[in-house]
Amino acid sequence: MLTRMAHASSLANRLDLAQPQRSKSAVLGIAMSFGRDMEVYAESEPASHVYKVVSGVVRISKLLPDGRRQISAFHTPGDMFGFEADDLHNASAEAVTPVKVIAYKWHSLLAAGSQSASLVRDLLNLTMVGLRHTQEHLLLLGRKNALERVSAFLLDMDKRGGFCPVVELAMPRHDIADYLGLTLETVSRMFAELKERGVIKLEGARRVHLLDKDRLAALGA
Amino acid sequence: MLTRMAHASSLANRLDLAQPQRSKSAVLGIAMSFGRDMEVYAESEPASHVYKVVSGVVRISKLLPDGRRQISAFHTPGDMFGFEADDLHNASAEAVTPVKVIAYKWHSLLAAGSQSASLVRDLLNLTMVGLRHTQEHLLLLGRKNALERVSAFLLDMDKRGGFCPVVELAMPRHDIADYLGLTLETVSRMFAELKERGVIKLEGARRVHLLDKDRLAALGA
DNA sequence: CGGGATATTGACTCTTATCAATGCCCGTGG
DNA sequence: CCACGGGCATTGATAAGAGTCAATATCCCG
Repeated sequence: MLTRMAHASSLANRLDLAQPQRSKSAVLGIAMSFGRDMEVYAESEPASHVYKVVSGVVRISKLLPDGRRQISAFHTPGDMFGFEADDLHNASAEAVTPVKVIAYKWHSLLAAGSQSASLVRDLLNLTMVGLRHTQEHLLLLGRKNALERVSAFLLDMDKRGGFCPVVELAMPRHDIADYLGLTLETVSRMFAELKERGVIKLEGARRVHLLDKDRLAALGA
Repeated sequence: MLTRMAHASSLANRLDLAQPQRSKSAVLGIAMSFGRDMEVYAESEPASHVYKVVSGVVRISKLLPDGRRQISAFHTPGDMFGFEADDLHNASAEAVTPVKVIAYKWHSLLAAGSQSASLVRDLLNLTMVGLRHTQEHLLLLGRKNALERVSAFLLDMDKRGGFCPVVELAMPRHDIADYLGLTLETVSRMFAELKERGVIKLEGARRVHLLDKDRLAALGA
């Protein structure tokens, strides 16, 4: 049981170093770049590859016919995304900032996996980590109020940034709103509220000083 | 690629038939029963097993310290649940109705998986299907209004019940509300609204006739 | 330095939550 | 078999939180 987490990060390394001539289970990825707001893949497009973020930030989102959008995740360097239960992507992936990724053919990963059981176990682990994150986000969307959502968001961004007291937000308010199930105006007001309470300090719209992480954590539930 | 879905259901069969003496990759499960509202496992309890529903309905939920609850899924016969990214369950599982399940040691599954790569691939597929469902639910919680949520819920229940025009709801209004991120009063009002519009007919609180599935689908988005 | 996109702030509305009263099943026991 | 009781569910009145629309303000980026 204790070995489960350990596997989660080893896949990225394995793929990093992969060279076709090295071993039977090696998988070669191809590097790709995307400009801001460019589409890595679209919803309902064939899901032939999975991706690893090298640099930049990627958002995964779904759209309703009338344009309402829900962002399910932001992916930062080291994250993998694009795993799908069937042959079509059921969400789209776009570059929030200029992005570099490595694309791996899903077919090749599975082929390599039939040689090495641990590679498939790594894929399983990555997917289970994604599921855990998504379930946590369900609780946020279903049961937390606006201030709690924004607080939780800032804490999450902080964690990804390595707990530095200054968080750089890669995305505009509109993306934050669509991630948190709010409007951009409400996100803005909650930032103002947190500023008011002395929990954060804003330096421009994108740079946030977390002055009191304990209080933020108390709010973020 | 087309083989991915096919694997999803084969795991259940493989486990059903499993007998320790039959093959190296067989996995033996143990049958368990739970009365209404009994706990199959609790949040933050060690995650030693995964489960398959034999009969009844199971709810997966997370609680906030102040008692707010979010149900992430209802599991019906044939579904498997209890997959976790780490060693502890990050949600609890409870019987909505009297329930029979088969419990499989996670450790045994992985051990069997090291012999048979396809078993781990089946587990991967089940997890990806769960992820897809959860992302769909994110869109519902983040961006749909009360009427759309209830309509989508009824359509989902209909699908599980095999598209029979009469849906039997196994769970009380409170559980529906906690699944849809609403209050039980709002769920009740939306049922009344759908009844008003001639889209459904109620026969007691738990039996719903879907009179116009097309209109329901238009609402459920 | 200027201009367009992005963000903030304000006034008002609307959906859903909250609080409260009533009604309806269903199972139980007389 | 019927009456009773207790959970569930429905319905109503009101309030609160977030959304909408609109007017600045600010920040980058060229």
